[in-house]
Amino acid sequence: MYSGQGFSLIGEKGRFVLPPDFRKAVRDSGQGERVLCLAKHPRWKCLTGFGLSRVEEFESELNREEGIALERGLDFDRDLRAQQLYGFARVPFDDSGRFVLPERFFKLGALSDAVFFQGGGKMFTIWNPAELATMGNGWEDAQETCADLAAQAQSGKARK
Amino acid sequence: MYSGQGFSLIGEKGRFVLPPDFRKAVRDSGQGERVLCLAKHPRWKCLTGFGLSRVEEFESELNREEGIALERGLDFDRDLRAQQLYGFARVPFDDSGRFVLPERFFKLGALSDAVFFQGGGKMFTIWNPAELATMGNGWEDAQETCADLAAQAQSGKARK
DNA sequence: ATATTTACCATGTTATCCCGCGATTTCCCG
DNA sequence: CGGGAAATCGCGGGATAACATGGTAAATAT
Repeated sequence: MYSGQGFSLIGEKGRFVLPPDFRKAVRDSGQGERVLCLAKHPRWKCLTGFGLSRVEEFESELNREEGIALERGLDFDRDLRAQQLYGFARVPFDDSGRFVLPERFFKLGALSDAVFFQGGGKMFTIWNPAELATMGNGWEDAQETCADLAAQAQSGKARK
Repeated sequence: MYSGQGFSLIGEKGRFVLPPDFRKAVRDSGQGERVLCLAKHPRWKCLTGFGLSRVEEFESELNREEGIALERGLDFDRDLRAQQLYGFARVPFDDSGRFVLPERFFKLGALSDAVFFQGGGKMFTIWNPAELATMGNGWEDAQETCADLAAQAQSGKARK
């Protein structure tokens, strides 16, 4: 389960830091392997992150959706849905949680040099703070927390 | 499992390169043998790729498709479908993932000089970017990613 | 025999992984 | 509630392995 929030500025080598809480959860999800799975969120302008164990649910998820479509007499393109699910990238991270975001994900998630992590249960979301700020009702606390963490990170940087 | 995306321009000797992630997965699937299995996708204008171990799942795949067709009251020619499945070609690739695409697959997949790889779980698909761009709903992410990777590959070529 | 293709090898380059130190936080005990 | 010790975390650098590319030799076909 992914809960809580986190924040990271891009480092000198173009790396972000996966916050400790998420780091542990993702690690456990992959039997100790430090691999972060990344995909574009289906509806929002952000990315989703999860550990490898989530992938094991995909086949049963496909079967479930196929069964529902069958009952309702709806079309279901299993191959298409599979490509959406399995479109995620495997990104390794080190003990400190640092990972390099593949270039294409900057566009897909509208990200630049600072990212906000928001826990969401089976997965978490990764935001550009500016993009998060444009979201409407129901996003107030996430926006507030993001601004807070951003200020913290900036002042930490300035102190040196 | 095949996940993520990849891109390749045709090289000086008419070869494409199988991206590292797919390369590893295909290799593992074939007990270390560097053999890529290729076939035409039954419904889309593209190719499908997979490793040798996928073949062991074909019988249960036939059963599954037959069951679905039955529930929907659709025709299902099992022999025809079996020939499609087992009609795949074995294409060897070298340590760097380079392989020559047999002539007929250029027609079957509408391919020319650049290909896009899209992970789909048990297999992956191989596209002509132009053909992928004509696909409708549900293909937006793949299309965007393809355009992005294409731009990257072009700029990488130009830099030399 | 020669031309063409295919597989393998060898090199330079880049990116990835890992180790160590310093700073910070957390937790426990006084 | 305050102080101290220990673990955790962040950050930079450096060694290592992976990758891409070009070339060479062998095999096949013409």
